[in-house]
Amino acid sequence: MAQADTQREPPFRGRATIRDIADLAGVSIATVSRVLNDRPDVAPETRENVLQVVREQGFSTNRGARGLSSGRTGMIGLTLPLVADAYFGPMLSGASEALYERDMRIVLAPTFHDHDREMSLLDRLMRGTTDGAILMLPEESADELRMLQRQGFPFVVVDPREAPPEGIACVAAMHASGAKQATEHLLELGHRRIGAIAGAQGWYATEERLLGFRAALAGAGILLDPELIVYSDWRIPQGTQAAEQLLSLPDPPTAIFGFNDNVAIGALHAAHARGLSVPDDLSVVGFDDTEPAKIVTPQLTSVRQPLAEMGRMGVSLLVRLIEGQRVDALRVELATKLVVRDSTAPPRA
Amino acid sequence: MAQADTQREPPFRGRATIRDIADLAGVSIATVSRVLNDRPDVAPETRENVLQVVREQGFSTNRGARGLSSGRTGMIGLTLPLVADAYFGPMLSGASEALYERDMRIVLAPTFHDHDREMSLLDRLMRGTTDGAILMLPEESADELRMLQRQGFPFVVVDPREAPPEGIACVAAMHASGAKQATEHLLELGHRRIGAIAGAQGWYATEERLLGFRAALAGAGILLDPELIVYSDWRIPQGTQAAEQLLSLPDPPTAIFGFNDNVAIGALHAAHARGLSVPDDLSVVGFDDTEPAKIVTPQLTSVRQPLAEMGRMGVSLLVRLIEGQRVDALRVELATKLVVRDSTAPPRA
DNA sequence: GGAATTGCCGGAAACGTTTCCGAGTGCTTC
DNA sequence: GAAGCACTCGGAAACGTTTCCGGCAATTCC
Repeated sequence: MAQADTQREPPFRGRATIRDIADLAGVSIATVSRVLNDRPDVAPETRENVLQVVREQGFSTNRGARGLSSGRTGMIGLTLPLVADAYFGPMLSGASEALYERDMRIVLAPTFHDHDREMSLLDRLMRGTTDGAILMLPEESADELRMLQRQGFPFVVVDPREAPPEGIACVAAMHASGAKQATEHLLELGHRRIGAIAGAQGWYATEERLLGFRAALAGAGILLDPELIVYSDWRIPQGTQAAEQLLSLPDPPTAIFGFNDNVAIGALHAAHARGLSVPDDLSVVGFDDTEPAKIVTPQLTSVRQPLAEMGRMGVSLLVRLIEGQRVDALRVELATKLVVRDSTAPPRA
Repeated sequence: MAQADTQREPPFRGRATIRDIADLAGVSIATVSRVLNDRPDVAPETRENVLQVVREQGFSTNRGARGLSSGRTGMIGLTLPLVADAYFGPMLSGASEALYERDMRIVLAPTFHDHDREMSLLDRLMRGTTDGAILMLPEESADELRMLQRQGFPFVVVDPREAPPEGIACVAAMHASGAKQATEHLLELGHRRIGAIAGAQGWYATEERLLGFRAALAGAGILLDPELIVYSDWRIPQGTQAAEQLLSLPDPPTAIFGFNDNVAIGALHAAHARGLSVPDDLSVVGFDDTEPAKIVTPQLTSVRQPLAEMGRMGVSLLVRLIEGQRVDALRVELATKLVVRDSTAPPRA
């Protein structure tokens, strides 16, 4: 049916342009442009006629040309450290879905953790090609971000690495609240000595989650043993290593709170290697609730971050920014929620 | 240093254009264009002078305009079913890396498995915006692909769903060989009753892997019990279900070969639920060797598919297609290789 | 019944590039 | 010493849109 015979002449070489459509429909290109963009000032009959020809010819407007002419390309740039990742994947997915609904497209720019100038280089390249950008876990400092902003390029940062600077659109998760929930869950189960495998030092997520962890402990009247906190690089091997360090303590913890799923899974491996049973001998909680949390055995209790929703929300903010609408809430925080699975239980008596 | 003072006037409103650069450098825009595109016919001195101004102004050429004028946008479209996925992630990653090296960009178009027209709609939209496309596991039939090709749009399919049609650029993995290796590994360990959790029926990958599976069995003089093959939708829950079915057989298999990691992990779960120990009571092999294979306990023996390399190779083919170079090998198959981990062992005596 | 308004539409100038064509140098060559 | 060539460069026409501005009809208003 897509191949239905074209009623009118099927002429012109190559791809149809707005000019061809105009000729075929017997109107001017201005009119065609108007119907294509749902502008007023077109008679219903004319509009329908043009649309008919458009359908027949399978025409779609050249976005490059539109971008040149109107200044709006309908594409937005998206940078992130990694694309093949259980954490960034859902964010990207959420963003691309939201963009798709708006008939916009994503120009992907993975930075592969090239701290130096990768990022600034990338979005420099992007200007003129995109209408704005979403920066996921940007490498850039607050100063650099502010500079970008001063140049009038619309962007929003999703999941900031540092504390998000004032006046920059930003979506994050409620780290502290999530960490508090997780810790309280462990507390309620009866754990008193709880180890934490934190993330990288200085990161916003690390600091905030530490805050929540401490708050919960304080609420239970427990004072924190500094030995029970060890930092990591967020990755599995360091999680394993950190857990080993924790479990080698003279008075080892009965539960471990990993600041993301990776390090929690690392802890699972460490326990397994020691012949410790989870959750009987050791409880483990993760953070993020990424896909791996569900496939690991035992399934991991974890704090759910609405990753896809963060991507969508980023798009939502960005679009409003681009359209010049006033955005009242430049900074949005999405709720986190503990998901209890099989890796947590009361401590052994 | 990126902020070094601009020696010359820092004029013009907004973003610098090639016109501004030309004025600043005291040459014509044609000359600027030539140096920007590394064309000959520019005096070394002039070239250096222009480059200097370009650097000072942080100029980068407007890709939209370039696309309009030259017909080459430097962007390529990439469609895939899912972006947040352990299987497609690495492919996407490899492709984006390869594109980055060529100073090209990816326009992402996830189809979210919308079989109907999503795809055709998407790349229709892409024309005029992109120079070509990479189709990962396309929903489209061979006929539709051929039609696309006839329209002169360069594209390559990576990981075809059906047997790849003649004359279409395509990169795949050596499914049969990998499946044969996996099965032989099990046979060498002494297994004689081996169950298979196949993928979706009719898929290229499924059929090819079945071929390898059968070949290995035949090589060992074992004739296949049809009960030992059950199809799935490639996903974990159906893997679990299929494994349960297999393990409930009067004479259950001592090893299970999952046609991807998902269903193998599903089998792991089923074994765990039955109190069966892997690999002591049951050996399990997966396929793809995605990230989850490494984090699951026990770590999964799996057939490695060079996912990222497939993405890169796709780009390589596509670029040659776009540049109109003759590509001799339109169809490339990448080797697979068994990675032995902890989920396989000799059967219990 | 003329003037003002409204509804539709076309002409044409942008938008920022690339590229073809030709022109001006300064050298070689016979 | 004129002709030819190689090397550089600039002018200008595209590329496919959007959008401003103005024009013509048909309607409405006093």
